[in-house]
Amino acid sequence: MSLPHAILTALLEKPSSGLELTRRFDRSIGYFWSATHQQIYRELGKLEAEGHIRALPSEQPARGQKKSYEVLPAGRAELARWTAASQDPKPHRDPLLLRLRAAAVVGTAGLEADLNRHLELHRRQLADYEKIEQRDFPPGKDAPHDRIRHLVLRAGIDLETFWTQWLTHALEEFAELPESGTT
Amino acid sequence: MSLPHAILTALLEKPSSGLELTRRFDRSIGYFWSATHQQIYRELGKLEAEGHIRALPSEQPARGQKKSYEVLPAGRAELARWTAASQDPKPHRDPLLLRLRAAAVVGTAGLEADLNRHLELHRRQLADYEKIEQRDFPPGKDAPHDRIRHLVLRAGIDLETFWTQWLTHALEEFAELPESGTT
DNA sequence: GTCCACATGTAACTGGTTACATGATTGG
DNA sequence: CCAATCATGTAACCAGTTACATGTGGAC
Repeated sequence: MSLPHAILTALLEKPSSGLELTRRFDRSIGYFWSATHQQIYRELGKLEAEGHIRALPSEQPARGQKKSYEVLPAGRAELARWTAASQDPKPHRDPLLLRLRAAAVVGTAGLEADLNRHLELHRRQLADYEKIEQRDFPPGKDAPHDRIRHLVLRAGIDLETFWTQWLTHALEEFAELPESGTT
Repeated sequence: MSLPHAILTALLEKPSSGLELTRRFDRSIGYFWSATHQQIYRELGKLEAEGHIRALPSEQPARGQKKSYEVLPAGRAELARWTAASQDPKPHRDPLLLRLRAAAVVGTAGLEADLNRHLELHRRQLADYEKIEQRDFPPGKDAPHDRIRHLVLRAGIDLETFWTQWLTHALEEFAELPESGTT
């Protein structure tokens, strides 16, 4: 049940329409909670029905017409409740590690190319994050809420750093491996 | 489409019944691809219907009766195909980072306790992994397929190490923060 | 006036979760 | 025989994905 709360957070940062939210999910928030526009519209409808957000009255609602939303006090309260509530960490799912484990059984043929591709993608993501860090968090002076945001960004940077290192190491190991199990 | 392939991998490592698989998912494979027994039974049915696995003939099929499966050549081929196929990394979803971002807006009240709890859980998981490493990968002599398994385990260890460090750092930051936004 | 980008939405499907049902086997 | 445990399964639900539908407004 995280998507509605991701949307509430985004709307508190800045009231937006569905499409604006979609774009913001593609950038900042989507780095750790992605969503498509279909999901977002569906969820906006639910949140409005529950009285957590409302459409800004200025805009008239029609199909091709922009509709912006803002968070109501009930929505903010719900977000605060959810943030403070204890949640168990969900079990992890990583297809790449699963594939590696499968490769240990059926052979590593063909995997190396995709490992290289993933390495490149993680390097690019890392470079993006580091650019954001330089732009938004110049050393020295963070306001309290900026320090929290910086902390979140650091998690992203460190995770991408981990993956680039791990993939590099994995590829080195692959290079040493005998050409096992071509099928 | 990863669960069937996780099951094929597990069955290739050792033919098993549904419940045995469930237990193995709770231990090793489930560390990066968890599944409940309901999912596993459903998927075993599909895999059998597709001709990827078959029930070992020795056991008679009945409701309270154990039924073991083994992988057929078609199943092994499918697993090899999937392992070698290029797959895009799925966008990441992390509720904890999302909550932190929400806390930057609605206040950090109540979050610290749960961060501590998560830290403890990650420490425990890390300790488990390290015990497995000592047991299964004593330094010096890995067979080729064991080196791949070791690589996967290293990913788990390094990820848990990252989380314990990051959470420790986050808690230090929280300690310095003014008691912002109690609601 | 036609095409394209913007913007909001519907519908069908897939995979994962939760709750419950059913039968077999074993220990007391 | 009764309870507990092993073992297999059904059903309902929910969240995320994919494909498609519909309307508006501006560029040419």
